[in-house]
Amino acid sequence: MTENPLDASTDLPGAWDPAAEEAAIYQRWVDAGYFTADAGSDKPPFTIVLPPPNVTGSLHMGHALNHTLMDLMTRRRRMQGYEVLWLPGMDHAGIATQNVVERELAGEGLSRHDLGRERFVERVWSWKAEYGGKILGQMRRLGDGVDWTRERFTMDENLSRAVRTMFRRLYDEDLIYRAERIINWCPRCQTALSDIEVEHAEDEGELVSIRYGEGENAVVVATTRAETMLGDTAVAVHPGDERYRHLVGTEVELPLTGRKIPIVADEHVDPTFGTGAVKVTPAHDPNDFEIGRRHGLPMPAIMDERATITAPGPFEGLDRFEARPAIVAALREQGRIVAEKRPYLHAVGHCSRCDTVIEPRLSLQWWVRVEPLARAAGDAVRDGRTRIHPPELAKRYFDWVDNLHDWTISRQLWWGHRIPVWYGPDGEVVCLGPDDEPPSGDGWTRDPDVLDTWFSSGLWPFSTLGWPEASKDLEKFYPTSVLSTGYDILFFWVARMMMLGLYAMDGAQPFDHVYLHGLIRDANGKKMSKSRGNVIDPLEWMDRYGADATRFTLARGANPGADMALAEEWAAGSRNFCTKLWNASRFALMNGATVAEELPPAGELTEADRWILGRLARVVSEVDELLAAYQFAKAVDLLYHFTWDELCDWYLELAKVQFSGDTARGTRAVLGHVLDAVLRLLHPVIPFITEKLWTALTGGESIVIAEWPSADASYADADADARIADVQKLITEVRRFRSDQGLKPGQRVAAQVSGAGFASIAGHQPAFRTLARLTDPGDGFTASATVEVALSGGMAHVALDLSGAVDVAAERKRLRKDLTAAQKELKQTEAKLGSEAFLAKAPAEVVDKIRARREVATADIDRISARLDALPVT
RNA sequence: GGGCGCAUAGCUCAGCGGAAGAGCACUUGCCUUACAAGCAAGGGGUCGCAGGUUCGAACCCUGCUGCGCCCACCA
Repeated sequence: MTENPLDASTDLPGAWDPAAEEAAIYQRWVDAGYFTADAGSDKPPFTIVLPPPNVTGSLHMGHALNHTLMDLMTRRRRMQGYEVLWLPGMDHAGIATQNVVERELAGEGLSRHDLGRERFVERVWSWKAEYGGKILGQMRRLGDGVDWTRERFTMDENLSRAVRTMFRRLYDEDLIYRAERIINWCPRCQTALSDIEVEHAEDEGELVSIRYGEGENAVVVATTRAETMLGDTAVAVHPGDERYRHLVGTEVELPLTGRKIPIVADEHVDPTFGTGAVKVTPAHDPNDFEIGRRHGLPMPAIMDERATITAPGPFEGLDRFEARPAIVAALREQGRIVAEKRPYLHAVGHCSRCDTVIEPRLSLQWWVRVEPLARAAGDAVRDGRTRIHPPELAKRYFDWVDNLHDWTISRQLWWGHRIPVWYGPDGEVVCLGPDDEPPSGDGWTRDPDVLDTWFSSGLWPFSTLGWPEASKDLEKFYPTSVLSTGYDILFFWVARMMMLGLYAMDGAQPFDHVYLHGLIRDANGKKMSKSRGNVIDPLEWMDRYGADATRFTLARGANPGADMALAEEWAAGSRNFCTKLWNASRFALMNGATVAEELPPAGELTEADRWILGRLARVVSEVDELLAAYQFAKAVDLLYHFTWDELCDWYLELAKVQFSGDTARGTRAVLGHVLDAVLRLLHPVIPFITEKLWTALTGGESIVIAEWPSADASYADADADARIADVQKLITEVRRFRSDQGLKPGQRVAAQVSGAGFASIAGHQPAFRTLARLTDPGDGFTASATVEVALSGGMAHVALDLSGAVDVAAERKRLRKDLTAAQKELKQTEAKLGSEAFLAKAPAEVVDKIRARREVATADIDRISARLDALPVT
């Protein structure tokens, strides 16, 4: 590559260097206040609250995708004249953060109990100050146009007030209650978990069938959790089950314990499964708990919070997984094991944080009565106040929201919002609002538990805007416009925000639209995971290809609700696109492209000018339509092809010709105009490079505050479009011929053009000759080969002087290929037109189209055959 | 166990009733004065299988096969 002397005429260096420029550009935007929203503005609002990443989190590809899309939406709306608020922040992430800090303490040989509650919480805060929120810095790297003046944290004073206010309101309306029930207990985290914090996995276990009782009264029950038999207080059978009818009401002896337990009849039991008899452990199984409740059974707990057996006897003190084989062995010794199935695959719940097997456990916890809230959340989507994109996923939302169990919200942790309830010495229970004084006097204690992290995240769309105060932000920016997130968390987070938002805001939905993107996968479509070792770090891509290329790749793959596969080549391709845009801009600037208020009148422009302006107008309106439908991938792809294929490959090449002569002025104006629009259209996706190029091209302050292009169809000209299409076709056909003939690009060939089809585009002769690398026929011109091309106005004949050096074999090959294609076409069209049914039932325009195709094919066959016949034999 | 989705060029995916598309990869020729991170030309697909509806099906319906995801208190 040699230095181009023209470079001196532009301020742009020879190549775009993202590493050197991005950070400074971003800082300039922030300093200028472009991302700071004004609640007092008259502009219509456009609001997105960032799904708050965990304090412990760092940017992965899923974030990078979601952030790119949110940034795309907000940047575009800002350019369209909206008052945009994109609010950033973080989630305190109860269990996750507590685990991180506890692990750190463990490294010092300490547990949280060594510090005590207060000092431990202080320790978490200082951890947060030092290591938390790494992801916020990474967001700058990506270019996120968020309003840093409104950054929030779920444990901020204001947000904590919101939590306490909400708790109190729900409590007062009996939507929060305290009850002893079976909960999901993580013996490692030592806390209750909600259903969504439990992940089911197929585990290998052992199904053992145990005989309870003796002789005629014996029943056989099956279990995968033999250790729980120590807590059995009944055996249940289906009331209609003839096999056991005589036993209902009697008692059997529970092995190893000597206890007698009743046989009860309960509808829940499936008589077709196993032996049709079920052991009932009310304190350690949710179903058994319900059976126990219905039959008034005792509910002894036989394990403590570490899942250690507490039932007195030989197994006391054993861990549940030690007790299980020990108990099976003891039963076997007594001859009570009548069958064993191993391995036995069954679904087992695991803690989503630490993967420990969940132990269902009877426990006193706080709950949210979900039913009325969930109904409202479902209705908001059903009646269209909130729309889900893509709509297919709405069904999943309903499935979830319509089948919710009550929500366990208390957690036996220290890091989080403490439950605002005090218990008095005489059993009083007092729930305090944020401004209430704790009760005085002896014997009062505060509930030690904290709230589920998702309780505060559920308030995010309005707590961040100042709720419960009637703030200006809340008035201006609520309901938010779009919530963007992966479909994997549609249920637990979106549904919770819907429930709590509708409740707190008197029925106003927290967002008008929910956009759900897919998951990022590797190049082979596999889920990215650390264990597979196929994780791609967006920061590495940004280092290597720049933030713009990373964003472009992600946006280009973002089809609604569909997963996307990523490989490094994709990022390289996006980087190449940025380079292309860079060079096209340099070219424009070198040639004096200008951006003026007004373009010259159509009469002063060439057909190529009017063609590209018409194309631009259509692209603008198509991009608008696609983005309105959340079709990010298609919008970006359209811009990619318009920029590369049409603007660079065709218009720029045509412009080179137009720069000489009296068309130069118009060309400079049109090139500047189109490039300006393209940069603005691309800015939401690739903000950095477009900022650099646009300011260089226009001298404007910043593209961030430039206007979004509008579709100006006034230059659209169907005749110009048709003629440019003819020119393109003619050039391509000649190039094809040249390539077949093995002509080097540098080898110019004398040519003479004729034919009715050519007449209408004769004005494009200079462009045609330059792009097809042809010269004028000089003295002594001898046609030795002819290219024939069907154009809209008829045939064009290009006679070429190859000085007799025609490769006849190549020519024959090419003609034969064309002939085969034409023959196939003729066969297809004739088959259709020969069908009475087709002629009778197909719409007239379809029939006409097929007829036209048949005529073209017929003419092609005649023409190509004649040419083949005329070819000299070799 | 229930529900949903996907099977189209070597790979990743668009297209979803009227002539098979893109990116990457591949072949050939080019440093043609914006760009070799490029230009030009080209090869490559009985649209998973079997039926059905239709004048016409990659596209609609049914079944099958193979993947994937979500939900789940059958021991």
